[in-house]
Formats: sequence, C-alpha cells, structure tokens
Amino acid sequence: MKMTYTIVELRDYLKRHDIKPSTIRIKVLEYLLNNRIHPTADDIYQSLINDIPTLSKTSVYNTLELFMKKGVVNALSLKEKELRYDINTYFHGHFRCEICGNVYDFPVSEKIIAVEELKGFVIRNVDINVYGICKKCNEKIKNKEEK
Amino acid sequence: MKMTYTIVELRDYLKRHDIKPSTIRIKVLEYLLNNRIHPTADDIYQSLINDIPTLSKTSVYNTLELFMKKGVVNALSLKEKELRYDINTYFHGHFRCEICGNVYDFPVSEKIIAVEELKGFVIRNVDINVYGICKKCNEKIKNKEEK
DNA sequence: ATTTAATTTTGTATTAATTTCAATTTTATT
DNA sequence: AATAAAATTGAAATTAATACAAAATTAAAT
Repeated sequence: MKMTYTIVELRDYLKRHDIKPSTIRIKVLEYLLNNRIHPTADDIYQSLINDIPTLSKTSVYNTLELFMKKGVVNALSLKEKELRYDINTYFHGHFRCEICGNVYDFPVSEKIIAVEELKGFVIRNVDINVYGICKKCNEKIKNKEEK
Repeated sequence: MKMTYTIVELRDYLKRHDIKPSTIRIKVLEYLLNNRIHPTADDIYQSLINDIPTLSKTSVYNTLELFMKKGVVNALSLKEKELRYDINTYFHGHFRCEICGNVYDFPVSEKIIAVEELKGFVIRNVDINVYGICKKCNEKIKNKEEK
C-alpha cells in the first residue's frame, strides 16, 4: 500500500468530519484514501487484519456506517451481493466491467437531474451506475477474434 | 389488480421475447405490467400465492432471472436488501423516497454517458438512481412545520 | 495516579435475501 | 400411452449485514 498520508493528516481528516480518530478509523480511512478501488467491507477487513489481528468485521461495518453518516464515504450498490464504498464523494459516475469486475469513475454533469418531474423533490444523493465491458477487456476480446 | 391484458396478449409478449409462456410466467408478467411499482421478488410472490397456491419463491426468482436474460425486465439495486424489478426497459431514472419508500420514474437524456472517459467501453446498462424525499412526503413535512 | 464514566471494539448469534440442486410435476414429442 | 424435455417445487445452504451484550480501551473526574 502506498503511504501517502501521515497519521496527523489522517487524524485531522477525521476530526474535520466530526469523527473521533481511533486506530481502526484511521486505518480504514488510510486504506480508502490509498486504495481507490471502491472496496467492499470485506476487502477492507482482509487488508487490515494483518495490521490489527484482533480486528472484527463488525468494527469495519461500524466504521463505514459512521463514515457514511458523517459524509466521508458513499456506498455503491452495483447489483452485486456486497456494497462497495467510495471515499470520493464528489459527483461522478461509476462503470462496472462485467468481465474483470473493476469499477471505473467517470465525470457526469449534475444537470441531468434538473428535470420537471423532480420539482418539489428533495435530492439527497445521486448514483449513476453503468454496466458493460471496459476498454481493456474489450480490446482483449478483439485481439482474440483477430488471431 | 387491473385487468388490462388478455391471456393472448401476455402469451404473445413472452413469445416475442423468446420465452415459452407457462402459467407462472404469464402471471408474473401480468403482475409486472399491471403493477408498475418496481416490485421485489417477494412482492410478486405474495401477490400471486393466492392465485397459485403451490407457487414457490424459487419459481419467482427463476422467472425473473429468465425475464432479465431475455430483456423483459431490469433489476434495480436501490441500496436496499432486496432487488426490485422494472418492466419498463426504456431509458429512464429512478427516485426512491427515503420516507415512504416509493420509487418514481423520471426521464433522463441518454447523452449523459457520452463522455470521453467511456470511449472504447461497451455499455450494456445504465442506472440513474436518485435518493431523497418525494414531493408528497416533503409537502406533509412542510404542513406539519406550519401548524 | 486511581476510580469512574463514556466510548469503542469484539464475538457470537441472528436475520433474511438469494442460490443451489435434486426430486417432482407438468408439458411436449414420438 | 410411453418417453423425453422442460418447468416447478421445497428444503438446505450461502452469505452479507445487523443486533447486541460483554470486554476492552480511552477519557474525565476526583
């Protein structure tokens, strides 16, 4: 894992979001900031269990729940069994490749929800989820066909 | 339930989608066409169990799985435990009210995914999911505050 | 510093939607 | 009617997520 953030930075990040910085919370935050792969709770757990041998899954869930409430992460519901978590809370879309399973970010205009039919509706959250085959996997398929 | 479709129409609808029209499939299709509430598998099961007392949940899941494969329905993943199913396969967005739980449709331009970052990507499906408070629930809240 | 209170973390048990799969039933074919 | 193919059932398994009480840690108060 890349070590891009100091403990002080991580603590401050949490404090700014009104979260008391415990060891677990700092580690989960560090993982999310350094691994922008839209991980599942289990991804995070598996990665941290080496560092914190006493870590429980419940703690990971608790932490993510708190992070969501405080606006640190967003949950992604991508037609999979497991939820994924995204530390990038800026407005953007997600593309999940049906072959490799990777999730890509892409920019979207917020204007798309400025429609007559939603006047009077209070909008809290917008998810743009696209499913298909990513560029890499598509090129692999093309190469095979050409041989 | 509104009776808007004849058996012949339902059978033809399935046949056109390359699905052999069994009783269960006709009933599930009829329910989906007449109840455009984005139902869960359980909603469908609970509604049909009166008509077909021997119906099993597995059959509902099997039918929905087949319908998805054949492009009759789309599954909605709205950050709930259960998946919902939508017989309207035209491009549109979904708004789920966090208070009443209702899911509303709204129009979206397909252009939103015409971005540079997705060039070379094969797009199979697009979900636009919006979360918040619907007009009705919002007006109720406003009225309470005014009293 | 020690006691007390508050918070966080853990671990086990539970929940519930979905899946698996073999057995049964129904439908279609010869 | 017999046989083959397809659809349906029901029970068991799976598994992500939740609930919650006990344990551990941290913070506050004396």
